[in-house]
Amino acid sequence: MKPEYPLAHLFRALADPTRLRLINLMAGQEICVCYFVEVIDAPQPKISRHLAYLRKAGIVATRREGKWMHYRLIMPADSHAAAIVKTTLASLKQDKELQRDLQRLTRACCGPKSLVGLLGAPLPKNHLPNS
Amino acid sequence: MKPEYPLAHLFRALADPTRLRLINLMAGQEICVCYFVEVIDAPQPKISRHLAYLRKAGIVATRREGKWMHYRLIMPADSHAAAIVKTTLASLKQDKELQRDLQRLTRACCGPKSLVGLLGAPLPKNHLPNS
DNA sequence: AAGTCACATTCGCTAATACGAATATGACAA
DNA sequence: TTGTCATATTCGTATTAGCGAATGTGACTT
Repeated sequence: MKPEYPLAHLFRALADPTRLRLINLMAGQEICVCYFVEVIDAPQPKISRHLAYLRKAGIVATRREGKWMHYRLIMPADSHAAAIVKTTLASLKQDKELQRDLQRLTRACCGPKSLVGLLGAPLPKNHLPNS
Repeated sequence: MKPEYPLAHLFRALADPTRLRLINLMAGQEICVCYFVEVIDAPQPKISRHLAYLRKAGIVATRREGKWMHYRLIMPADSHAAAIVKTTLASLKQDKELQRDLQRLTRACCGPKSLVGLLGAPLPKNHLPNS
């Protein structure tokens, strides 16, 4: 991870499809790790590593609630970086596949019958990524 | 190079410090390769490879003029991608180090006495990256 | 305490990336 | 044609990123 220009770090964080899916799921909502695993349908360590990457890049924050960890987007302090994140979210929202991710998220946490193994898991809470 | 989401390609292209320097130098001007080599002060194959990367990523175009190759930025057709490139340019413009690059570019091509070895090289031409 | 659940980290391994050095290409000059 | 200049590509290698599998950790339950 070269430290040269701050934007380069952000771009590296955004340059992976799994991380883009995670970011898309966090748009507007604080999400529990278990839902990421359910929706993305990938091994839990893979999800956890990508979330750690995003955390080190400074674009997500965490909140612990007992056994559960919630992740949420945070806007970078730098205005240009923040603008890039916002534009990225807007672009992801238009992607068909990523829209399906959001549908699966709705089904997993708020649908008529939640998926097995997730009963009792904390629901996502709406939040506004600062500004 | 994973083909998943179009934005991921763009982010990979923008995730390298040398490529950010090249992009910064091309902001508003069509530039000859020899000036890149002079200003960045890196081996010519390195410059050439990064320019090829940007070309494959679809954010620069080339124009041949005899022995010289000119590179210029082109805005991606996708509006979100274009917005990201523009924000990136605005951010790079504020970086001290990258401002020095632009100063060296001015000295190399338009200063009182151009650097040795570049006499006769074609001057950059102003152009507007579409829209 | 021991067990379990949710999540994080470590350990090889493979694949992609970036690099310097050398070489190739394409355009012009003599 | 031969040579030279500007640029591109290839080659071998070092570094890095992403992955599955296994293991570690911290919080709650019993």
